[in-house]
Amino acid sequence: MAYHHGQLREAVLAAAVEVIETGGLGTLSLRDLARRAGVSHAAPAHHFGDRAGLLTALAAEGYRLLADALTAAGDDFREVGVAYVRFGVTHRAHFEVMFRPDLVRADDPELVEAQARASAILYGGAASIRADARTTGLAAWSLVHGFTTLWNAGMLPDDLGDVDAAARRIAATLFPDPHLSR
Amino acid sequence: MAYHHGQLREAVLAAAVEVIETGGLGTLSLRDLARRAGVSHAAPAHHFGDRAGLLTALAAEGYRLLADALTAAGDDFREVGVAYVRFGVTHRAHFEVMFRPDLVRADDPELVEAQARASAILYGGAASIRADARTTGLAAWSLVHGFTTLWNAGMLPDDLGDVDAAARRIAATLFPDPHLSR
DNA sequence: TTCCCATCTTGTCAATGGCTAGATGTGGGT
DNA sequence: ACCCACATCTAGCCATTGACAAGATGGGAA
Repeated sequence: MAYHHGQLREAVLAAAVEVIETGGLGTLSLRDLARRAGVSHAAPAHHFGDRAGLLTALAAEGYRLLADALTAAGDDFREVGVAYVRFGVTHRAHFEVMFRPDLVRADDPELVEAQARASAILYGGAASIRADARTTGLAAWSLVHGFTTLWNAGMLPDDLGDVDAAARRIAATLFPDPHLSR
Repeated sequence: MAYHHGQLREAVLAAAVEVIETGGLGTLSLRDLARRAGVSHAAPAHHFGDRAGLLTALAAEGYRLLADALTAAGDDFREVGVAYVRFGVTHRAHFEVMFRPDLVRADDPELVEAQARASAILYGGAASIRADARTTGLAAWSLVHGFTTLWNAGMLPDDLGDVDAAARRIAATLFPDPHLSR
C-alpha cells in the first residue's frame, strides 16, 4: 500500500454510500471508512474536515446527480416527478443526506451551487403549468418527495409493485391530464 | 434528591423532545438526558434498554399524539391533511423519529399498536373519496408528509407565511373541490 | 417483619470524533 | 539537477458516548 492512496476522497465517498445504503446513517463511522480504504483513522479528515464535511460532500454529489436525472427526464412534468422518485430510491444514501441541513454545512459553496442547479430545474418545470405555478410546483415537489421518503422508510404497503409505476399513478392523481403537463 | 426519581421515564422523554427540538437528533445523548434529569448515567437504561428503546418510546408517543390530532380535525379530508402538517411542525422531535425504522424497534408492541391506530384514521379518511381510494389516499399522505418534511428541513421558500394557510393551499391543489372531500 | 423486585448508582470497556505534531511523497521553480 | 513548499497521510492522545455488570436502595406484598 503506497503512502499516498491517490483516490482517497472518491474511495471514502463510495464507501460511505455503501455503508449508509446497507446499514443506515447511524452506522456510518469515519474510522470505519478509513479502515475500508486502508488508510489511517485520521486520513479522511484531511479531505473532509469532519463528519459534517463528509456528509456535505455527499449531499453536493447528490444534488448534481439529481439535476442530471431530472434533466434526462425530458419535458413532461409528470415524468420529471417520476424521475425524482426513482432517483430517491436508487440513491438512498445521497437522498437521505440532501435534506438534512442539521448534518451538513449549509453554506458550503460546492453544496449551494449544486443545490441551486437542481432547484432551478425543479422550479423551472413548474413554471409552465396552470395559473399559480408556485403553489402547484410546491405541491408537486411535496408529493414526489413525500412518496419517496415514505417508500424509503418502508411505510408504504408492500404490494405496490414497481416504483416507477406506483409513482406514475401517484403523479397522475395530481396531474390527471397528460398534455397539460408539458 | 431522593434515591428514586419517581417520574424518570416521563422526565427523560420530555428532555429528549427538548433536546431534539433544539439541537436535532444528532445532539441527543442518553448521558446528557440523565444529567438533565439529575440521575446517574445508567438510570435511563433501566426504562428504555438502549438508545433504540428510547426512540421507540418517543415514536409510539408520537403516533398516539398524531392519532388524537387527526381525530380532532373532523371529517373534512383536507382539514385532516392540514392537521397532519400542523402536527409534524409542532412536534418535530416526535415526527422525526416516527418515520425512521432504522432507529427504532419496529416490532415493539406499544409502537405497533399506536402506529396501527394512526394508520386506521389516516386510511379511513381516504376510503370515502373518489373511485380509487387507495391511490388517492397514498397521494394525499405523500403530499402532506412531503410538505411537512420539506418545511421542517427548511427547504421551502421562507415567504410562505403561516403553516396552516400554506398547507391548506397545497391540499387544495390535490382536492380542489371542498365538498368532495367529506 | 421479611423478602422480592423495581429502581437507581458506581465502575468499567471498547468505539468514536476531533485535535496536534510529525512523517512522507510530489511537483514546481530556479 | 536541486531544493523547497505543500498536499497527503500517520501516530498518538483526549473527552464523550453507549452498553454492560455488579451492587446499593427502598417500596410494597405476603
